[in-house]
Amino acid sequence: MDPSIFRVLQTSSGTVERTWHDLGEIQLLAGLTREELQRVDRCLVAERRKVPQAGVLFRTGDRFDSVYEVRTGFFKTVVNSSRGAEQVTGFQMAGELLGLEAVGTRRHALDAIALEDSLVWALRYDDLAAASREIPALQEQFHCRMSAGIASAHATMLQLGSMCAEERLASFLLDLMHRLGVRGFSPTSAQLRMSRAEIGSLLGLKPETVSRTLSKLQNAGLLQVQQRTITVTDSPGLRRILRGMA
Amino acid sequence: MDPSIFRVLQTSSGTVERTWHDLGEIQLLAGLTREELQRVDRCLVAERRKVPQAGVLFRTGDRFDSVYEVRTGFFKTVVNSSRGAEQVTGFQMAGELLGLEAVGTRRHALDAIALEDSLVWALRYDDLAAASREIPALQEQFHCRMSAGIASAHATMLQLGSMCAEERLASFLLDLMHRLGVRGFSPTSAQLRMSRAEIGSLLGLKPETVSRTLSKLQNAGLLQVQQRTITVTDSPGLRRILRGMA
DNA sequence: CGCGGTATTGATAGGTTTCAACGGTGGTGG
DNA sequence: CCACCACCGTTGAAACCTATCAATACCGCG
Repeated sequence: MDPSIFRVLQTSSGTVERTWHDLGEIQLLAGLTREELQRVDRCLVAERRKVPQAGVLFRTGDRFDSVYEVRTGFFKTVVNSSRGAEQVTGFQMAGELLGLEAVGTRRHALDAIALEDSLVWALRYDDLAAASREIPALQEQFHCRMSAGIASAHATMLQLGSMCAEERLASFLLDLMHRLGVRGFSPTSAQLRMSRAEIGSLLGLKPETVSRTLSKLQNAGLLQVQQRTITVTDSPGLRRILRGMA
Repeated sequence: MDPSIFRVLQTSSGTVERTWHDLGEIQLLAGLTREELQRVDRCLVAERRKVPQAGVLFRTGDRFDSVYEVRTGFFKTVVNSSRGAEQVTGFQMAGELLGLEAVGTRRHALDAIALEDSLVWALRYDDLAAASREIPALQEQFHCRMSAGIASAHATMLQLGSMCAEERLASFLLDLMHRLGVRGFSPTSAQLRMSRAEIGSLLGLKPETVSRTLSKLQNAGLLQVQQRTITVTDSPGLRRILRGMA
């Protein structure tokens, strides 16, 4: 291996040595060949960053220069209304990107806050854009991610606009469990990282309603709730709620 | 001018002659130099398409191959829930893009329906991707549009999740009037292309509630309603509602 | 001119929020 | 190590906003 492709990086927590090999960890670069990864490494500044629980990755109005891929941990994104109100617009876990909403304006349009101690990759957008001009597979990946961000936002709109509390919770839990399952965690049982208030905010409900609705679903035998531990015991039943066949 | 760059195109309504000059009409190509436009014309299939009122541009599940830029007219996008319910997720007018939600999956995830006789540019995605690898300005434009799509979806979530009916209408009208104003139409008076039901669907309200709320805003002296003609008479007043200082 | 879809308005019902009290949990400091 | 405190979650009762149901009015169109 050519030693010239080793890099010493200045990060917020000191200097780290890195090679193109490490970039293979980045989901956004999945599908790239070894050669492409090496090429990317030459032009893309990808910095590891640590965000403690309740820490801010970026805040509304911050200058945008990087997109972030979650390595480990859990984030929420929050939009702030002109009055004080906050609205959670999503939860992000390993492999998911943060900051895509800001590419157009070069200013972040929401807050990204860690719900547990987390690690992210910070990828300089300008480098990313340049690299994706060179490497079609990267361009495709990047476009897919933005596209997926749009599609999932529209799905959330559907939740918010035309579902009752029970349906919103069912749909939220199915989505969450699915995403956990894909990442190798149990698709039926999870330790929630967010409060009832945060779930409620995403779903357009008050914390009390979330609590009540979870109790109702529990009494219906669809899941078990113990504080922040949720176990889905009848996911077909949850799906049935979504199809209106409760 | 080099005559070789003239093109004869097969469109749904016959053959049309087109030159790189026509491409200058496309907002997505704004900011490109003459030379870049000529280059784009050589590799990008951009087809004009007509969509009559109530016509379908694409439907959920359709194969994705092009993104569409509205030339004239007015569209709505609709997501369908697993039960029959429909949710309008946005209205699109001249210069805005449709189909971006499908880049990732190559399948459309929503319906795009014309609310009046409309014209669109159909831009082959593969060509667009190739061209944006060649032309950084195009890449930037395209990324901006996707990014804006994400940001605006999050803004709609805020409406749906944490605003009352009056605030949702105020915010909707301000946004609509602003977008019309940018396009050279009156920013205070508009002929709505969509029904109360469609507005309601976007805002998570029933048509009756939309109607009632419009009447309330009218009685408050903020606007005037005559069927689908709406005139905003006090837009600071509307803004005040958004800031909770009604 | 009359029809059909759309908009308005009223009365009532229903789901969610609000207000409030209580219980549980985790963290901190004595 | 335990006690205390603050925060989060649960549950209840009443209020509120929006949905629903229904009747009427309005416009566009054939």
